[in-house]
Amino acid sequence: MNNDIKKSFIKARRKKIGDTFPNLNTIQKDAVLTTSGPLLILAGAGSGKTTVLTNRIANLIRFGTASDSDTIPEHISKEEMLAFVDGDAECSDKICAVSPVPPWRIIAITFTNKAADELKNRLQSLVGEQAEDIWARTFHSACVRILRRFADRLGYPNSFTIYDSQDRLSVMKSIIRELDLNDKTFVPKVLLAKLDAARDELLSPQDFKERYNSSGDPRERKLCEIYEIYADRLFKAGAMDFEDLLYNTIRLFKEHPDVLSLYQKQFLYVLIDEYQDTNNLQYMLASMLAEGHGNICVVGDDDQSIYKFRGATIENILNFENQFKGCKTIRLEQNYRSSGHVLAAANAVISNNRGRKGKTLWTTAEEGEKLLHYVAQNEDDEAQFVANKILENYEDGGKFSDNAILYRMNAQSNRLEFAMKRNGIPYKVYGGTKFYDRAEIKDVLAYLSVILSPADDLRVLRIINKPARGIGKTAVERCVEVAAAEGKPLFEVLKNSYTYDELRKFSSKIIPFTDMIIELIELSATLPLDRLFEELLDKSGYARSLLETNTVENKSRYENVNELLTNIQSYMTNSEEPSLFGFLDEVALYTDLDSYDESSDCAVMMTMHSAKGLEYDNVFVVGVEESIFPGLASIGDTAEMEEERRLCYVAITRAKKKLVLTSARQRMLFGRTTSNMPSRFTEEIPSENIERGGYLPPRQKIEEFAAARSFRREGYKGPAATNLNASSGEIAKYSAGDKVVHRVFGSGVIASLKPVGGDALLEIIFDTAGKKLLMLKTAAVYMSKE
DNA sequence: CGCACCACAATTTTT
DNA sequence: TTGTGGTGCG
Repeated sequence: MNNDIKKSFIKARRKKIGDTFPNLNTIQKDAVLTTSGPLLILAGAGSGKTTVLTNRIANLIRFGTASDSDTIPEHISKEEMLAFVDGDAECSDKICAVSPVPPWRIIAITFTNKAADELKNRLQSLVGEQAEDIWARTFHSACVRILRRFADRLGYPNSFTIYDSQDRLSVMKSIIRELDLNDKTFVPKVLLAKLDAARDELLSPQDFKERYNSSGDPRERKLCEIYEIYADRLFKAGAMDFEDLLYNTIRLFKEHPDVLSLYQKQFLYVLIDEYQDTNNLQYMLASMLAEGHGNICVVGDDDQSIYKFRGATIENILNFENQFKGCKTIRLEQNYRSSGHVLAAANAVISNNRGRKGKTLWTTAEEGEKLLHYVAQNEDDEAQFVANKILENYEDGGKFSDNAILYRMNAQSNRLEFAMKRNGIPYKVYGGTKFYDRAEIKDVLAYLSVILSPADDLRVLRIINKPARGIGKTAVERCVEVAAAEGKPLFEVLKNSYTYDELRKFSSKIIPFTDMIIELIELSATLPLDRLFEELLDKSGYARSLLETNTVENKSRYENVNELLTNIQSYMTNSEEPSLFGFLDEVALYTDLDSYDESSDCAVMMTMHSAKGLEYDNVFVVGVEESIFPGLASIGDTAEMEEERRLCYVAITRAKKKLVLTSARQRMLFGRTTSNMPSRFTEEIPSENIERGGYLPPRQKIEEFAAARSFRREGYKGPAATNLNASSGEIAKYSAGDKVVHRVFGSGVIASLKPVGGDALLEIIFDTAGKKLLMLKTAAVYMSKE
């Protein structure tokens, strides 16, 4: 009897807690009320994933595990239970809460600052000021926060600086120069990507050496050396690049279990957004943190994985269920964003991909307008067409800011900009030169970095003669040589330059510089940040140098520097404990999209990649042509093509009401006139959902083209065309012990094969990539038998 | 030391 | 076509 009361109490409790989230649908509610253990939320585009994430956190904070636990707090009497079950009282914290979770024990990780801010804002409105204590951060800023506390355990100063992609590029270039290597064979960017890949596999320079130093390829052996020097240089400079932030956090956790256990104990709940875009390190970070209490919730959409080229492994989301045992999976498939036609088009396009979890979005929204595919004569016609449509939308009472133009590459934005200008349409381009990438901003920020960390040679070199103070190239070279010979930071040598015979003659120029820096360092201890910055501009002579020569460029540079001052001041008012490195952290982890301003009424232009997570009433996707979108490099490569298609899916699902795709019969690209067929993606949209107009190539030509394409595919490719629906046959094809070649991981041997509900889990030992767990249906697309 | 000129390359880029 | 980066000269 007693048990019956308890049971009905527990049931009523879940129901009533659910009722406190009246705006959620049943499935969303299920996700919100699931509090314990691993949870995978497959959230289609526009399905309200941020709502689910934030409400789930709100539920944890208010009711703890009550919604799906059997626990009944002892202080609740039988009478209270009965009254609760029968009555229509709302659930009070006293009756319904079971160990509510303190906000600081929840970590919610996103990829962009923008997403983190949105999360914070929405949490703020749900749970009030408690939201402040939730760790709602990006991967990188979470790592920074941890490392600011414990970097010394790895031998770094806790005041380490962060190198951005430009910084690391110049480090790499100087290494290549010093090793006397050819930058055609050793392309700096490629090398950096390789170092990222190495660290993604958690390989230290030593590990890397062990693996590749015996390699027959001399370039690989050289790479070992380069990695070692690169790592050493950053370490000595007390600097970390973006990848280091993740890599070192993992290392910290591995080498110092006490630190790991501190955070494991702290974080009762770990939530990860955009899980499909995580790389191996991010996966490790998430799972290490979650190991403490086993409560990990990831949200993602395998169909929106578009960052493979940056190291994201779609396998993370595809394998989540295998990696976290007892995982519950919830699919959010109801779309609240787009009209029926838009959604149908998105579904149709993405269904051409093989390696997916499989999801079909649906909506109760109206059909809306059919999509439009317009084939322009050339890129100017295309741009003008878009401009006209935007004006039409505006005249219909919309705002300019309801319109977004998306393209595959930034180079495409130019003609569109002209068209906007010509037609008097206010617009903004995202992803151009970022504020913090401007030279003058980097200069003054370098001063701030040096104040904080004078051992940062790279930054010292940047400012040593900016503005010109007579320290010439030879002087700098000599000093660098001495510093290298002495094994000391450059700044140390500069400071004592008069003690070195070979440097004495430069000393008269150098000492005023070092004195100035030392003075600024002293000032930094007492002055507030904005005052320090003003002193810096003055004492360094930087401001003066900009004002001296009165050119348009210098004027805008001066304005930019002043804007930075404004940024510093707003940082100071927004931060609880403003500090120099707090500000520099924020700047280092800042991206262009963060300055995204919705308030001004401008049409926006950006790449499809940058558009992820955003939505607009009217979306224009331009340059929808073979060899632009899909790009040339992806044609003939199934995996790449699927990524392009996912990008297309992302682009389509940005639209709430109207979607226009455009292609041009002829276009000037890179100074050459080319003519491309309309993209295959336009053909993948059913005719009932799309209107086709403009200078379409004759139907016959399109068919011929498609036929030629598929012929080529049949001709070139073996296993990629396998039909995955014939899964049993697919499974039969492989067995343990088979040698396979994987497009991404290279060759390997199947160690085991376990059938799992119509699919199979493969364990493959790859020669270079090590052991991987892969789902057969997915892997088969990328893999063939040797 | 700074500027001008030429060669070169050009997916996408959450931090 | 456009932007960038390296080189060489004034």
